[in-house]
Amino acid sequence: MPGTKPRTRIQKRNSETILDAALDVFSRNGFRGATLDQIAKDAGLSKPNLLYYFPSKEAIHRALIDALMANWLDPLREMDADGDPVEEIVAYVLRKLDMARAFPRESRLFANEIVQGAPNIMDKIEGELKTLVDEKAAIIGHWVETGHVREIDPYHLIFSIWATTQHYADFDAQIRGIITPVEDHHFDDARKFLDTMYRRMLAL
Amino acid sequence: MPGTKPRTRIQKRNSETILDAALDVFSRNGFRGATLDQIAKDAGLSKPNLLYYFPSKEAIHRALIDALMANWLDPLREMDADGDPVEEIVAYVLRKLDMARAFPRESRLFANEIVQGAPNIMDKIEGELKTLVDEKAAIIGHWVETGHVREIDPYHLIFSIWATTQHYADFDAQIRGIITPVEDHHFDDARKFLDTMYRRMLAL
DNA sequence: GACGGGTTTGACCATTTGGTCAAGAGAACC
DNA sequence: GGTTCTCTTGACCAAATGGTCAAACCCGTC
Repeated sequence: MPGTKPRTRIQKRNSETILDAALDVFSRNGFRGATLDQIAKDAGLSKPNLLYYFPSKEAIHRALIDALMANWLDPLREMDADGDPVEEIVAYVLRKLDMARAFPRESRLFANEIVQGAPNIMDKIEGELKTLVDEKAAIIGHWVETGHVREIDPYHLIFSIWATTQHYADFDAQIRGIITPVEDHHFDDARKFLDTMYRRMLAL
Repeated sequence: MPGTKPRTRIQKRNSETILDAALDVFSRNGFRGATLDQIAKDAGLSKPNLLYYFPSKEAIHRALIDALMANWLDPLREMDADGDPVEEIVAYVLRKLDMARAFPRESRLFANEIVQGAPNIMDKIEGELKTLVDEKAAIIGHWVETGHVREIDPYHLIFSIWATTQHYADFDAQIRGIITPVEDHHFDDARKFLDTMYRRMLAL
């Protein structure tokens, strides 16, 4: 078994192939619904070969979750207390939407994890995530108090941003069943819609 | 095997017990992640007994999905073209939120189904649901044209309503990790938040 | 209390699944 | 060319899983 960090080229290539295939399978079927056989098939490797690179199914899942959590909160982190309040919040919304567009599988992986009660990341939610949200909610609260944005509950504002942006990745199948978009172009309409929506909600 | 409609009291009681347990298991684990053993255990019945009432795992799932779809669109159907535009839309939002609060498991069952590409309900999405949404989007579009609500994309407005309301059921675990609410009281805050948000977005 | 239906279950089965292992195939350095 | 370490896989295993079946158990009716 190779260590946690890929050392050779082959290890690097195969680890990436496996994680990419696993992301497909886990994000579509959830942890319990995913099978090593399916991941191996998608990756073009034999099942024992998978287990040469990762010690178990859970290890693959954990690797994906860890990689996801490393970047998932970046858009919110970038929100700057010293910037223009409405512009900062709207920019955050659009960054989050861009992420849903660029990484829909990651969004669905996260959604699956939360829907199932967040068994593997509750510690991160109650730790890192809560800390960050508390901090940013305080900033928004301050913007409200100083009259830079209209009166609003900062926590539910953040929840609404998560909901409306991730929805385009997580509920993609439903959206495509209703508006039958050409490729990703509906994301541009979503962008315009969310921009308008949050400006109206927040601007004085 | 009893027919599709329960005939005796025992059939009625046990069918309901099974479906209730199955809703728990399917909504938490998705179709592939759910097991008959788990459903049987939760229902307090033996596995062969489950299969006396339903011919297969898939049949149980289908029964749940069918029951869900029968009521899922009711809140939107009630939106009245002849009512006050802003009030109609806001009332729809609140009905949808109440549904998420009252039926979180159903919401998660639906979410699981969509995240997995809607394999069993794509026909209903492209049929019944699309028809209804097209109809209601036309009404909202008309309200926009006649100046009763501010300029907005009706389809994305509806998507945002689904996203923000179902989020409180589907991402419950995350929300509780961040705001640690007492019971369901955060739904009251959500109600106030969404009421404000949609009024600001739509009212002239 | 015997009858006949609906109801329940222990034992069983084939398949799938996560995971192991030993042996073989490659690559790389000497 | 040989040696050593990395990589790959066919064969295998135990447990879990969806599903079957015959026998037994209720339970109301005659």
